[in-house]
Amino acid sequence: MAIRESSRKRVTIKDIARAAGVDPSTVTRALQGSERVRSSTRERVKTIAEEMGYVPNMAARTLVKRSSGLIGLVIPDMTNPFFAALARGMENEAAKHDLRIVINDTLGEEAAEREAIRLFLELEVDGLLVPMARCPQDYYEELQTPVPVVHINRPEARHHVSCDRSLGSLAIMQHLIDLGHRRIGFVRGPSQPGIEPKMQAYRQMLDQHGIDYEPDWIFRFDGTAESSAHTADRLLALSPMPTAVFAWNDVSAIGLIHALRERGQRVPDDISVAGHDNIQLSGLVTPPLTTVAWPMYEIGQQSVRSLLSIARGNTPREAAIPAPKLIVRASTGSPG
Amino acid sequence: MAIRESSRKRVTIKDIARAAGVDPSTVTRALQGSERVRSSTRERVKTIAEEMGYVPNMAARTLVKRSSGLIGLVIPDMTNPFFAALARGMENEAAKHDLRIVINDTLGEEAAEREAIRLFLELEVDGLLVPMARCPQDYYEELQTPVPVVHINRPEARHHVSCDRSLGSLAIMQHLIDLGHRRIGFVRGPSQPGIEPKMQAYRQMLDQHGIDYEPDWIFRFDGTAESSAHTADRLLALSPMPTAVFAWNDVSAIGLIHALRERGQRVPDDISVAGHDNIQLSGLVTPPLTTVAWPMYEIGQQSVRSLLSIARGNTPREAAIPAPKLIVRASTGSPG
DNA sequence: TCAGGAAATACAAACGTTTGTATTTTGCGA
DNA sequence: TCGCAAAATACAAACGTTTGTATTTCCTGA
Repeated sequence: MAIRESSRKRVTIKDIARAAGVDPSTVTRALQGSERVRSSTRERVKTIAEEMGYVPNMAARTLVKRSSGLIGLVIPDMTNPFFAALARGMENEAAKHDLRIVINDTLGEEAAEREAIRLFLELEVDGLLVPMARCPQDYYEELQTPVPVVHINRPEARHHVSCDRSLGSLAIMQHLIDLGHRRIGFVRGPSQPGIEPKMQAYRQMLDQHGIDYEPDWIFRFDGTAESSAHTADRLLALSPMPTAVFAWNDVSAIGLIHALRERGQRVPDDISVAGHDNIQLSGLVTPPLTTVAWPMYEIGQQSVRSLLSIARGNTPREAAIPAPKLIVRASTGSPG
Repeated sequence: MAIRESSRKRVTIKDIARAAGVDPSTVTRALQGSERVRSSTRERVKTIAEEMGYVPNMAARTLVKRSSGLIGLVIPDMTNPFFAALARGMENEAAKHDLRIVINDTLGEEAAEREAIRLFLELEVDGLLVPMARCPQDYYEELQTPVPVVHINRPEARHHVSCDRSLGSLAIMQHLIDLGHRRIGFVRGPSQPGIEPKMQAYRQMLDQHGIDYEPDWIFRFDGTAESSAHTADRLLALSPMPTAVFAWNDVSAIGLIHALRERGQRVPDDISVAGHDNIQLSGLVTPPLTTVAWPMYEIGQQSVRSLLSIARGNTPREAAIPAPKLIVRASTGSPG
């Protein structure tokens, strides 16, 4: 159901033309700063437009130019600071090219993601940015969008900017192993795209150091305090107990630390815990969390650059994404 | 700089018309499910459109209907889970009315906010939703938008949905006072719209219980670990020390707790700390945080409803916003 | 003073829909 | 079978820009 029309009529280029005593085409050109119109006319038109409070009608412009100057960003979960930083990097880079970012949140639901894509296509966006898509890759292949799509963190996609997420996990695992840990647990979240590389890196590092992989050392966390508690209980029931835990994200790490401390464990003296993401709070909790930070802002910028070069028909050169940064704080230490 | 045109031409209503052997006007009506076209034709057109992969051109539609079916949401800070919940409530309610939400993040900057408003106006949105606007109210008054604007948490605005934020603070203060605290500090953040009511409620409750207001009991937090540390140091230097602290948001509360514990203080035995917002982590830290939760999702829904009724020319009935909920966890207790 | 060309401006068509009105088709009763 | 109203469809204009082309205006040099 549409909302009723606006009350006061908007001023159009024609109104300006009439007021300035020129043709509408001259007005557009003046407003665009075209050299084709005399500078005096140009200025006059501009001030008149300003005075009259002219707001360009994007629908009309998009219609004729067949390009909206918009880039659609499909975000799975706004809550995740990860995506916020990503979005900012994108906005920053887009602004440099006179493009704007429009965001649609999908709550991580596949149906909502398709809806978002559809909306953006209707809006005639100039490109699509899709971090951690929920829809299977096949969907995008078949879609045949008339505009370029750049995926973030989907290496199997035709165009993508991806951080090799195993790198972060490798760094964390290396850190723990360097500290002398050999029995290292892993807290995983719900099955989300992106969890697999982390798991693999975990196992790979165990392998490399001749440590047997124990299915018992894998725990699931669903975001609740109960879940943290349950993980801690299971952890304490193991013997020998792991001396360190790598949690797939900071929230789960912080939750686990709390549950462990509640049960009398000292972190890191009795058990080390490391996270992943470096959220704002990870430096503010007790103990401050060892974690790994991704340059999401840069990745956001890079994906817009890729989008643009694809749009220009070039194959985007391989993205130079800075490596993740290990941030060692007080939640990890040598095994007691 | 615009991106070059799409490679494959998009299917238009005319193409469908040609394929179906009818007039374009019949196609639109068929697609809209109008009764004016025979049901057999309607179905035929619809399947043809489907087969041809028709995607409506919103620019064209918006141009003639003078309404885009979009609602612009100007978000100051995507990172804040508060706004995420708000946005979801809005999306949910908007979907019921066949409207879609488009988001623009402003990083809390005034200039970006104006830019966002401008973008949305160009996009010919049907309404504007502005939570915690940065731009002064005057700006919006003068703006004279052709579409309704609903502010969230700006009681001085003409149309707004606001939770009386003093209510949450009152609840927290009441809780602390009920526990027996008389010396209560306050941690405030940067000067943001919304901080004032909390401060006022703080002072009001002190007043009501005959407690003198001490400027020394007000601390500033800027989001960094150093800031937490500094606050803790100042707190410990006071004598007598406050027995409780009310922090304006959970992040600052959690940061402060960490700094206090680092300095050997026990929370809540030596000092109680309460927050505000109930972020996901507040139940997962040590100790779990006493805080207050706002029904942001409902507020989001309500603001879309208000927007719609304004658009229809009605004065929106006073919003029935559920009250905030005090969540008592382990970070507060009676003074030792 | 005038031709000629460049500069400035005007004209007109187009973009893809929607929608009010005109026209055609259909079905029905007499 | 015909006439008539209703149903179905076609026609055409409009939305506000942009842009290629045509026209006018201006200036320069002979």
